[in-house]
Amino acid sequence: MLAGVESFAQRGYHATTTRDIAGSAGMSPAALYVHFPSKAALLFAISRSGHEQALAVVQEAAESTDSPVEAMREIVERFVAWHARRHTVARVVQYELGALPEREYEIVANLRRDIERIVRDLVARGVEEGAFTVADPGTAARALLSLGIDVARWYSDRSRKTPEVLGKEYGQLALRMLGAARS
Amino acid sequence: MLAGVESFAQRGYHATTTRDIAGSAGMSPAALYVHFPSKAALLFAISRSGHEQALAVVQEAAESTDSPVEAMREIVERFVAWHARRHTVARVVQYELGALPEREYEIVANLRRDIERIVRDLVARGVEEGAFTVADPGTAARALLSLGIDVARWYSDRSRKTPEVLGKEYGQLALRMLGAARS
DNA sequence: AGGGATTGTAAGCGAGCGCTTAGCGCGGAT
DNA sequence: ATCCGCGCTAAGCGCTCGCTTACAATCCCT
Repeated sequence: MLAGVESFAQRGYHATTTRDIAGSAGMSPAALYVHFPSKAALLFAISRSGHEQALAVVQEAAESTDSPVEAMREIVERFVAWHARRHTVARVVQYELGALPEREYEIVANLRRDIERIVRDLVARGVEEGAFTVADPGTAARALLSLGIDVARWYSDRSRKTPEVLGKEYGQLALRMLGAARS
Repeated sequence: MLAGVESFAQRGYHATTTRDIAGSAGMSPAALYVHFPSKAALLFAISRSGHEQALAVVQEAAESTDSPVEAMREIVERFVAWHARRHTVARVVQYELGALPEREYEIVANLRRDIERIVRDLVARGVEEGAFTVADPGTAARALLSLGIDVARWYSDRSRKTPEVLGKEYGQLALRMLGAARS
């Protein structure tokens, strides 16, 4: 699986051959089929596990406090840091979705909807409580998630900032974006 | 080229066959090779043209006014609207970079650096003039660009908001993110 | 009207793809 | 001591890929 993550993240699913993965794992191509019935099944295993991790990160952050402002800060900080720290997995999670077979796609699409719902609901609650000021909670939630997701596209091990520092900075930017009072 | 954009945007470069493109253009596979020496050359033609358009959008927006705040509003509005309106081209531009041969990649990478530089310099100038308040102009510029780029990933023709409306909303969010006085 | 350039087609080549088959070595339960 | 089953390899099958070749129709310029 690690070899698959590495290969898919670097070259993309369709540009990766089963021989690439096997070679990167120090095995023969046939060895893959002992563990996964197909190349697509390997992608699904990686993608589902990655999505479950991302969802867990967001869920725990959302439940860490009652204050919408602090909860949102935690979500953005951890979500961004996760995309930076685990940027190889995150790249597969965020950008190889389209390569999944339909049934498998539906499963991870549900996990993605869960993530979006948590963020959208928290923005909406913050607006109701007067903590945030945004025109459209849906658009704001989209923008917040975009900030995190796009980190997977450009972050590399040679980036100067640590995932945690980047998370803190993005957390600040996000709260200001939401018009949070005194952030 | 249009058939190529459509195919690459929908399935990704590596998952697209020359027969797909030819079929979508109502031609035989061999007809492609009258116009482009290879599938990669077609991708490059699309990618370069798309990057040049995006750069032009940002450049014109940046030069439209002397005020950093208003210039940044124009940049984000137009950059976001472009990614929504031309989301098929934008998808190829933003997410099929890695499929380009090295020499061709360098050329579009330079166009991308131009775009980033304009945004980064404008953030820096705004900070100097006291119009913006951000900890790190580089990070802020990254975040601003991420907002626009990620639109290409999720925007579809069935989205409820028009590209222009979406641009206006993102423009507001962006200015608040930058701590712009009175936005 | 003639003729080269342009734009297309039908057919198919060599290579590399995902995946299968047949069989081997070895750790652990009996 | 035996032997089963798991994890693996070598070899290769059938297919589709990007691209080429040989040739035909059409356009435009004189």
